[in-house]
Amino acid sequence: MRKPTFDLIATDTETKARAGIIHTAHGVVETPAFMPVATQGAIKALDHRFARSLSYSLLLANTYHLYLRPGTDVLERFGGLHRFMQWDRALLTDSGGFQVYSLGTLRRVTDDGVEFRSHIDGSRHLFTPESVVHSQRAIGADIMMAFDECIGYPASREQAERALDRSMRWEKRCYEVHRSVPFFYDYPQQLFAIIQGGTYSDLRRRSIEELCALSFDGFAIGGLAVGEPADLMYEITDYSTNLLPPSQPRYLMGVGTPQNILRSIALGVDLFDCVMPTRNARNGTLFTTRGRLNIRNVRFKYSDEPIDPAWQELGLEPYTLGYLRHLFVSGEILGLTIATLQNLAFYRWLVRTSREKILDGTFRQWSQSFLEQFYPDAKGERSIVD
RNA sequence: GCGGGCAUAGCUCAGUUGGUUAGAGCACCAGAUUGUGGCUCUGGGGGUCGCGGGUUCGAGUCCCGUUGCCCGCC
Repeated sequence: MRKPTFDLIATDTETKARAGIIHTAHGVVETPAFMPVATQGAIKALDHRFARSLSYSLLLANTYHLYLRPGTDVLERFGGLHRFMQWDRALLTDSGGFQVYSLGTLRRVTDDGVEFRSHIDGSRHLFTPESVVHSQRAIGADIMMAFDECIGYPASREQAERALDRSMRWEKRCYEVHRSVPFFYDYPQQLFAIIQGGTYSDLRRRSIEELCALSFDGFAIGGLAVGEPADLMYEITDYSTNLLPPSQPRYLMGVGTPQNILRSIALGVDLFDCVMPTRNARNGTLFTTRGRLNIRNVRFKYSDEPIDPAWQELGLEPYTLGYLRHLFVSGEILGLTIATLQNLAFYRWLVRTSREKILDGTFRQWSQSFLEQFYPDAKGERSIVD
């Protein structure tokens, strides 16, 4: 029997928000948590030491990318991704299911797995549930994700059901391989399942019931943030967390904006990842404790204000808006770094503060007023609870 | 002084044998970005075509003058 990998510390009384701890072979992760995306074993534009100094304890890397380059044989030779990239805290790898989905025409899905062509050199490859688990074992991920088939929005019920059937079969195969093999390195690795079913609640229910029958270490809610309206995303998330066992961590994949995250925390989600803070940083969009801004805007040209008034609390340097704008306009690489640092510091602050507020019972009030004040609703999103 | 060339958007330039509201790239301004192939993608503002005459139904395009810059030659 595996020992529990998740401790539920507290549950909010006004919302479904939770505070917990995920135990991994490379340290603990306090939840709610956000994972910076380090697809190829690197947070774009940032030295890992900054992720460490911002006290991030879990990064997301990607099986698809690492398999193609440098190749899992290389990672195996180096003793796993942790050693390869010199990161001694936890790593989670996405299985490649989503990448295969976003590859579009370069792929062919069969019952056995997915045939696809490399976006790098066009070469042909096959991913199966077994091969994907093997790759993630060689990468050495503390948390591995089951291989699923992600579909877009909108999708017909037939499409959603077919993808779900396949995902369930694939995930069971992942589980079987995982539980039948010894440690790849000298530490245990966990396997999370991914719930599918599109926007159809009965399919979501079926997905959860089938997956809960097996002893996965955690559950991800997949197939969301693929173009559906925000309200629908919350609805499916709400429905899913109602059915998921409280004793397991819930990971909402690919989400999201600060609004999305606070609202999903209120629905009982523990873990998030999203490219938004890092990708948007590189395109000049900053997330701060006072709201969102585009650093290229001319209104910042003469601003000698710090990028974020809470820079000290965030553990940042007081670089000014005017300076950062200059770096962006000039195409200086440092601009990408400072912007990425700001956004990741903010996201870290967002989930850390959420945790504190859950623990002292003021989460609902705090999150409501923070959103109203600095991240007012866009695109018709509704109130965080009810 | 003589000869030649060039003047079109902030910059570098395209503009057919004269023919609708003069274009591009860059720059500028704004927006997007949700399990990251792609410092990416979308939009927008901006020119009395050096100036003054002339020819013509019509001139950025042809003619004359003029100003400025560039290149040769004395």
